Amino acid sequence: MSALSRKIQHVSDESESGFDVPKLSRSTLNEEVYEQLKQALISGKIAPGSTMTIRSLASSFGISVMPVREALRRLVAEHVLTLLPNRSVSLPVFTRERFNEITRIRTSLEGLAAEEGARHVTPKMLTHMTHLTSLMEAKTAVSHTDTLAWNREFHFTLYTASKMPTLVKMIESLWLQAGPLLHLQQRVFAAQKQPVYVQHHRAIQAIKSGKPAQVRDAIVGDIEDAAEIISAAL
Amino acid sequence: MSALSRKIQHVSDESESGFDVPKLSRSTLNEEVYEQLKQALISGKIAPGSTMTIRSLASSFGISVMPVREALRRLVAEHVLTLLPNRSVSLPVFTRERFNEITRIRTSLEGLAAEEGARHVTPKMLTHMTHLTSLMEAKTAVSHTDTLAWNREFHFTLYTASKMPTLVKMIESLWLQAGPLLHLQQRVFAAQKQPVYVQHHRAIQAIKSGKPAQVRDAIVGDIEDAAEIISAAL
DNA sequence: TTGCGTTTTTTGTGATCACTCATTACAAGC
DNA sequence: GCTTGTAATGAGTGATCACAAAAAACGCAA
Repeated sequence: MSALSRKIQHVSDESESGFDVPKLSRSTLNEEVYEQLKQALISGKIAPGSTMTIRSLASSFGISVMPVREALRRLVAEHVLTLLPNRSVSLPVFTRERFNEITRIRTSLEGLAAEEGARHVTPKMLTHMTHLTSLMEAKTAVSHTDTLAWNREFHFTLYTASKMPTLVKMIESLWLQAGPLLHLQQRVFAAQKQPVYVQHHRAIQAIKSGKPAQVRDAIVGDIEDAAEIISAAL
Repeated sequence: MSALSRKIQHVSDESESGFDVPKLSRSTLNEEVYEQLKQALISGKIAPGSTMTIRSLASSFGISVMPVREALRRLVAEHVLTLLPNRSVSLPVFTRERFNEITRIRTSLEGLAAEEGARHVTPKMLTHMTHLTSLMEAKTAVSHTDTLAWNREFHFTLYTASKMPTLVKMIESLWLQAGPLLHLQQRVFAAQKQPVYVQHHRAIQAIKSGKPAQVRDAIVGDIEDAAEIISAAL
C-alpha cells in the first residue's frame, strides 16, 4: 500500500512527572510524514534554501497530497520551514544574524530551564546525565548521530526536570530550527582528538552541590561554546 | 456563497511600475479562519475547556472542512489549542501552574526583546509609545478592547525594534496563548479610578536615558504586575 | 431504574477531483 | 535582438467522497 505503515506507538509517557497525555496513540500519516521530514532536517538531508513541493513529496512517499500538506504546514507554523509568497515552502538559509538570534533565545530559555530543572533533578536523572556524558567522551569511534542524540538527551533530561512543559516544547522547536547546523558542530567537535564536554561536567557538579544558578551558567556556556564553533564554520 | 469573502487588500504602495498603485494579495480561506479564531480567542468568545469540531465550525463558516482543519492544526502547532487523544481540539483550561510558567517564559523572552529593542528604538517609535501610554491613561471611557490593543502595540513596538523577528514571533505566540486571560487583567485595571501605567513610564524614561537594562526591568515589572492581578483573579 | 451490549451517528483522516494562480516557454510584433 | 502577449505546465487551495474509529443513542434484560 504505502511506504508508511500505520503503527501503534508509545507517546512520550513522562512517567515521573505525571503529565496528561494518554499512553497509546495511533499515528496518522501526517504525523509520520512530519517525523520523517524532521529526521531528514536534523540529519541535514535537505539543503537549506531548497524548496519542496507537496506533490513531489507525496509521490515519493507514495501517498496522497493531504498528509504532506499538513506536515509541511505544521513545520511552517513551527518556524522550521518558511512560506514563500508563492505559497510554496522552503528550508530557509541560515544567515549569521538568524543564527545569532536563535542562539540568544536559546541561552535565555535553556538557561531558565536548566536553572529550574536543577531544582528538581532526581538522583536517577543525574546518573543518567553523567552516563550520557561519559558515553559522548568515550574514545571508541561512534557515529555523529549517536553523539548528537546523547547530547540532546543530556540537555532535555535536565530541561524536562523543570516541569515546565511549554518551555520544553519551545526549546524543542528551537533545536529543530537549528537542526541543520547541529551536526556541523559535532563534526568539529569530533575533529578534536578527545572531545571533552567541560560544561557538562560543570553542570553536573553544580547540580550535585545544589547551585541552580551555576547550572544555568554551565548550560549557557555550553550553548555559547557550541555557537562559537558553528559561527566560525558558517 | 460563503460567510468569508475573499478580500482584496492593500499590501504595499511601492510600485516600480510607474503609477499603478496597490499591490494585491489574496488571502486564503484557512488564513481567514485562522484570523477569525484568533480574534474569537483573544476576545474571550470561546470558553476554556470547550472542544470544537471541524464540521460544526465549517458549517457555521459556510465552507468546507478543509480550511477549518488547517486553521485548527495551525493553532495546535502554536500551542494555543490542544489535541485531545480523540484527535479533536479544545481550548485548554488555564491552570495556575500553566499561567505561572507562561509568565516566567514571558519575562525571560520579553525582557530580552525589551533590552535589545531599547538599543534600536527610533525617536519616532518612542513618541509613538508615549502617545499610546497617554491614550491608555486618558480618563475618557474607552473600550477594553482598545486599551488592550494599545498596550499590545506599545509592547510590540519596542520588541520589534530589537530586529529579532524570530523572538518577536515567539512572543506573539505567548500572547496568543495567554489571550483569554489578558482582557481579565484589563477589567481589573479599569476598575481602578485612574489606571497608571507606572512601568510604561519607567520604560520610556530608561529608553530616553539610554539604559537598556532598566528597560528590561521595567517591562519585566510590567509583566509581573499584570500577572499578579490576573493570578489573584484566577 | 440500572447495567450492558448493540446499533446509529458523529467525527477525524485521507484520496481524488476541480479550480485558480504562478511560472515558464514560446512565438509574434516592435 | 529585445520586448510583450499568449499558451502550457506545474503547484497550492478547497470541495466532495469514502472509510474507520470514537461517541452517543438505543434497547433489552436483570
